Amino acid sequence: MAKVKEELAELGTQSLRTADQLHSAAIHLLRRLRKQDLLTGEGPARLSALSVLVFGGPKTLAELAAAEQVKPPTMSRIVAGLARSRLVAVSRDPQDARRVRIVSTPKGTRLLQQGRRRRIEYLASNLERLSHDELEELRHGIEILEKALRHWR
Amino acid sequence: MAKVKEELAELGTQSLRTADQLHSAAIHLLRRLRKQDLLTGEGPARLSALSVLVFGGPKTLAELAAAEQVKPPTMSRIVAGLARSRLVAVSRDPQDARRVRIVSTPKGTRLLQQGRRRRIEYLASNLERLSHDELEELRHGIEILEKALRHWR
DNA sequence: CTAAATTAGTTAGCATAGCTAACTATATTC
DNA sequence: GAATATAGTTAGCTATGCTAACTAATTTAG
Repeated sequence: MAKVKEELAELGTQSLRTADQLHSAAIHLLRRLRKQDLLTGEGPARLSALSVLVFGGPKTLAELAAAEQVKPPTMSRIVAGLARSRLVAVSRDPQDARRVRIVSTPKGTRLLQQGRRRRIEYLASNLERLSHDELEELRHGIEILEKALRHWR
Repeated sequence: MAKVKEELAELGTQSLRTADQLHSAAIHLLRRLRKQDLLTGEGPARLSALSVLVFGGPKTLAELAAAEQVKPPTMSRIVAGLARSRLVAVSRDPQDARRVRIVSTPKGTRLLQQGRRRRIEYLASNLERLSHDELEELRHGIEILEKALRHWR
């Protein structure tokens, strides 16, 4: 009985620590990756949106905004930036002229994949001190996080 | 021999996927947590800097900038914002009047801990679908990530 | 002991990225 | 056909990142 109580308290403390760790680790990781991503000449929001287009295919603006958890005006500006750099092409939907269809251009796909390679090389060089097992456990942890993000409310 | 080659290729593919997953998961997690953190009335950069002060004690501006991996002008502005809200107190170093000593005020410490509680409750409510084992594995993955961040180059 | 060089921080100015409110243009409904 | 609803855009605010150029204080050279 006392043991159950202790475990509950322990779990609470762990969740608290886990939340803090997750927040802090995510912030510091992104600060470092951002420096690499800047070498592509585009900011993180643009690269993330482009990634959705490259891996998920064409999207309307509202779909893209929802995927990126951002409001339409914000996505409108992100897409405008990508279009100015010719990384995406924007066309009207013939069925409904209010909608726009946003597609990655070959240039956009190429840039994303180059950035991805650069990021991987950078990350890999920093993860290589980890043992094969640790890398596997990290990957496993990320998958659990992804699952939690998918079922977020 | 061929098997070793396959394993290397496999490792490369895994690193690539791991890097992408990590990037994407970090971005999407922070977008969600940001909404909670905004309820404190302060942005993520300020909260993160405040957290360093609360858990790491007083710091000079340069120390804080290094801890947060940003340039001094950026940290200068973050501290100015925190000081305006009376969340930190700034004083000159008597030994070296160029340096400033930045400390969390009781109000700052309180706000951080309230935000932390809110974030934990939010995270916990979203992580509660995970099994106890999954939560433990997630925590383990984060610790590996933290280790990698500590040894970053 | 002053003059030059270095160091710590700030200020100014630019870009990205988030938001809400208010607008335009197109579709839908009554 | 007029009112309403929906998809995006524009305008304007805040926060956060940067570099370049500045001020003030300390340290070092001569």
